[in-house]
Amino acid sequence: MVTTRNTREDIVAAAGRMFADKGYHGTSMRDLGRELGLLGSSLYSHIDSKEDLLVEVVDEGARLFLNSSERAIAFEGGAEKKLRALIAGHVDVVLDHLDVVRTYLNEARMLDESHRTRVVSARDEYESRFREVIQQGIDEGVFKSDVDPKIASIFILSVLNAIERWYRPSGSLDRVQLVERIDEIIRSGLGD
Amino acid sequence: MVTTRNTREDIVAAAGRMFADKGYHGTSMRDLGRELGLLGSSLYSHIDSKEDLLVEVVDEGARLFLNSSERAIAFEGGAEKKLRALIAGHVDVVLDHLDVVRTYLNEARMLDESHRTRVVSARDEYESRFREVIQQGIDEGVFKSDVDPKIASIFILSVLNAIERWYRPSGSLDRVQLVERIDEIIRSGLGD
DNA sequence: TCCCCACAAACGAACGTTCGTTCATGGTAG
DNA sequence: CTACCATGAACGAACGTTCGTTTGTGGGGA
Repeated sequence: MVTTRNTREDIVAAAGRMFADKGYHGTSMRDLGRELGLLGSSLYSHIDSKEDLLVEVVDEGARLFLNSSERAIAFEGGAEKKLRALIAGHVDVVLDHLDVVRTYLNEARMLDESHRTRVVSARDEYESRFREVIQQGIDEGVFKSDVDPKIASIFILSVLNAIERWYRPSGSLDRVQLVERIDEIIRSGLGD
Repeated sequence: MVTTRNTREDIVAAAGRMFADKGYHGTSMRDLGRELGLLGSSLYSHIDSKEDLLVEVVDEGARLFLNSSERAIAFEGGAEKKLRALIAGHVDVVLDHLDVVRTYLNEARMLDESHRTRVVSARDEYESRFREVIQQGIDEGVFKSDVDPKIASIFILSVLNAIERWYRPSGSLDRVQLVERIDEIIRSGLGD
């Protein structure tokens, strides 16, 4: 018995994969069915609509990042350690859930307004965790006092979110080295 | 006489706008026609296919960045000045051609393989301009010798390409300040 | 100056296909 | 036996595109 039935989670996972690759509007329900060895119509035994799938994948992305940031902030130590934990956590989320993250970053804007608004809020909250830790570092005197936490967090997240676009696990950088490189340039940018 | 007829360029420009907003697959020819006060079918008096529009917009994006980088490299002065010119040029392209750039960055992957390959080559060439200037800076002794030009250029372009995602001209940063902030953090990251 | 023609641009119907989704039906695992 | 799940036909809408036709405009000959 090699074949197992498909669960709802299988479908959400496959949707994440295909939305990441072809985009939400570039993926049809028949495409998605084929990926799972089903007809497109069969998916409706498990879900109510295509958009529900996007909502689910994008929400998972938001949740992963927020959870990661909570663990990082609870970290013992000063702002420098916390920021490093935020960065390492972000990299882990990106590399461990690449499809979800790509869909979260690139396809969330295809959601209707109410869902999109919720996602934007989650993203703002996540970014504010970076801002707060940077501000904390300034207050502690470990980061330069003329750093703008808002701009700095935007730049840091720019680098972190772009990983999805270029990083290949088969390349010459493993994930520890990747975090190291990012932490390096960020500390030299913030450091006093 | 308030109404003018639409030219092919009007259509390409509107396509850039709509592809940037809704994505290539999220934009129908009827949507695009409506934007111009036309029926979808009327567009075919000017163009041969929807994909041609995407090719045209994306190619324009590639060309804008390559041209900008050529002007920057021809700049008098050392690597530090050239890198600054590359950065300022990139920011100018992003802010002056936001729709084209967003389509170039986010929708190029929807092209068929042959067109996509060409775009990837152009992107690689553009990135190599950054790599070379950074290497030059290392050779000149103005950048730290342990900097990896490949990684550094990826990080720099991550920040530059993300501008499209957050920058609003109505915000508190004007473009000169934006370039200044980016140049600042990058020099502190590369500087000896 | 006027007319008329040529031409590009836009129309609107229609084509074949694909879209997301529904539904009655059949099979299979527990 | 009974849920559950997958099927495959079918739906109406929307897709990209084609086609024959109409519209408006600018230029050249009478």
